[in-house]
Amino acid sequence: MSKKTRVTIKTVAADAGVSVSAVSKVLRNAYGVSESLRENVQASIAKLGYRPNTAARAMRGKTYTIGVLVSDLANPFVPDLIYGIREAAEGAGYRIMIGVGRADRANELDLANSMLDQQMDGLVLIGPHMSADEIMRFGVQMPTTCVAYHADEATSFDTINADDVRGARLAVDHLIAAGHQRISMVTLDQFKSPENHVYYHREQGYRASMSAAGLDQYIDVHHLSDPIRRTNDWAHKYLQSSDLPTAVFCWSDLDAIQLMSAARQIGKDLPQELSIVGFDNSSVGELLQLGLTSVSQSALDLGNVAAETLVSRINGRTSAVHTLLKTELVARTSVMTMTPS
Amino acid sequence: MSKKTRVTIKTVAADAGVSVSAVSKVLRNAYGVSESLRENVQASIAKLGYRPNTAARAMRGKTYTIGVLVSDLANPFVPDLIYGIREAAEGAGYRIMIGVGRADRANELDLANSMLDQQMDGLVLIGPHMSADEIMRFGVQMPTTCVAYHADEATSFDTINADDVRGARLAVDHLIAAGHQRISMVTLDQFKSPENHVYYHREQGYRASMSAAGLDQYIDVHHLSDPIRRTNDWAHKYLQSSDLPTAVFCWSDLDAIQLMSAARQIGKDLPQELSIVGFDNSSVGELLQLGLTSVSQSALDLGNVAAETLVSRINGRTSAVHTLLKTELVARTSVMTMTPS
DNA sequence: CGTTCTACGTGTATCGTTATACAGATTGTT
DNA sequence: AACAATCTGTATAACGATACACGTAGAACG
Repeated sequence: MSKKTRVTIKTVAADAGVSVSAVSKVLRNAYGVSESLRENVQASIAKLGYRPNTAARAMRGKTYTIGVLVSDLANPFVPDLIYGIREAAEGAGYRIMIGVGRADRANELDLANSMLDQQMDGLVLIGPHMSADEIMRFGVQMPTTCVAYHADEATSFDTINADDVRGARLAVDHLIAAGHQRISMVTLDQFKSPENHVYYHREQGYRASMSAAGLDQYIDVHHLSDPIRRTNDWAHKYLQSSDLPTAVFCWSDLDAIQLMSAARQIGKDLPQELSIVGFDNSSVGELLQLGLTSVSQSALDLGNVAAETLVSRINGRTSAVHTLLKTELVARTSVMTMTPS
Repeated sequence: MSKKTRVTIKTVAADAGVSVSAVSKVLRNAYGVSESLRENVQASIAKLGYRPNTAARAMRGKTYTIGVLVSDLANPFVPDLIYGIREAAEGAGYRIMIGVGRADRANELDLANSMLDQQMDGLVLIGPHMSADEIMRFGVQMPTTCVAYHADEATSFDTINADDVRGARLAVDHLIAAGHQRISMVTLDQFKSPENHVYYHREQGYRASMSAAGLDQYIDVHHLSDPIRRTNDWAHKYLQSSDLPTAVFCWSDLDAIQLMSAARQIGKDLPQELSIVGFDNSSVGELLQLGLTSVSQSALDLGNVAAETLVSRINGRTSAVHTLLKTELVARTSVMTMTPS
């Protein structure tokens, strides 16, 4: 751990034969340096391989670092989102640093605080489990943007979401247009402040479309508790039941894929016996070539917009922005068109 | 961004009616504080909700932060690994911070440097694309541990791996025991310094087992270039060829799953027409209920050991440690037992 | 030709924390 | 009673950068 050789701004200044302040000015592109001095200093920087110490920077200025708080890394949607955030962040001169939570409030709060302690310039929260009030308190202390979290009324932070209601309506309307009436929905358990969660909004969309088509009597929502592990067991049981609907709309591809797998496994003929639509149009879905019809929300776009929004707030915007991005139906082969009987 | 309300060590000192140094001593559990003063200060800390500024700490002491550098977030193996690292790190009082690379040398180098700049206490590299020499240079500057990267001879950093050679042998021997002879392997393109990559070691295992069984004539390795996107196309083409082997060993579940999907899609009868074994025993594989036989390397364990190893180095160990973890075959239904003809 | 600008550099206080040196109070030893 | 030893708390100098207030020199101006 030889620290003796660490190159600091002082080393550079000495090497270039100028003051520390001058080097700092060059680093920050500040006003008041001649072209020759700048070149001189930059040559020294390159020669010595100097890199400014972020920790020291953090004490007076900015860190040029954006914290990204993720609670569920296992969701295949998240990596794409992160790539999107990084892309836009780097374009604006920021790097990102990811913290992984445990999908519980306390832990997320702690992590977000720790990012505050590290003097990050801003924070992106992905599908946080905190309440809007808690996030509000954060937003006052540092620029904050949430993705996959609905809070239209929040003033101290921004939100970027896919238009989940409309996305769900696209999915359900697609099924209705294909002649389905008995359409069920699979979604997650909503323990607390459901209105913030994306799946709540998707359920609203489902209900709206069903009602609009006069299918209230067929509204049937299944709430799963464990997002990952339980779906398979549930699917097997569910598929055995005697009064299956003709179509199922799943809040996420992850569940839709498991439902499809389970159906195939017990010998169901898809999509003849059951039509399925997912949400996310995730890359895993495509990878598996299952032909899953899904609602596409571009994770890359969401990430891009989130980063841009955050940067604009870092740069001084104080009014909140709440953006909904367009969703789109990607029709594949998992939906069967009913012949009118 | 009202900074006015930020509680610092000064605020605490004032509130408790003691000096800043006294508070610092309490924070660090340093020698020279009376029980009463300690309690007094701790009360103030709790009352004010004070949290030490990590950035400021970084300038003199440690940050209690471990950087984790990931190049491919899309690989479903990575999240589990990260959870493992976090678990052990938190147990030792460290938090982790994740940086996402772009799977190219330059970008990774840059990221690792940026973690250095942030004065992190140590670094875990997951499947880095840098050369052992480059990592060696890092290891001199800060405690470094690599996961999924073989470099037995490295002195300035540690490596934690599954026993890839033995794991591959388990897989291939399993196929041989089931009566297969024409066994092919699917792996990745090895552009540079292959001996560091896990898939190179798995290929060595494959070759060793084939040779040991006198099946040299059937050795047949397919190198794919793009880990994610191309596999599907390749699989479709491959499955049409006239002289398919009876079994395929895939370097990773990700490819095995795609191969299975493609085979099903074109109507192949599995496992009768083709036996498939993967590697990783990834959760996605289980999720899809494909019955994929796979070699299990516990990502959680790997992460745990990696974090423990790193912490021990942070605490002063200077000699390098290179650990191989046990692999295990998880037999499911994707392998067909040949009846001797 | 003296005064005012402007451009360029430097000196220095400062951020929040840690670590060392030291001062004062208390206790112990002979 | 004098002196040493210990214990408790404070003052202060870093750490590596930034940002502000200046000083200086040459140019521009009337």
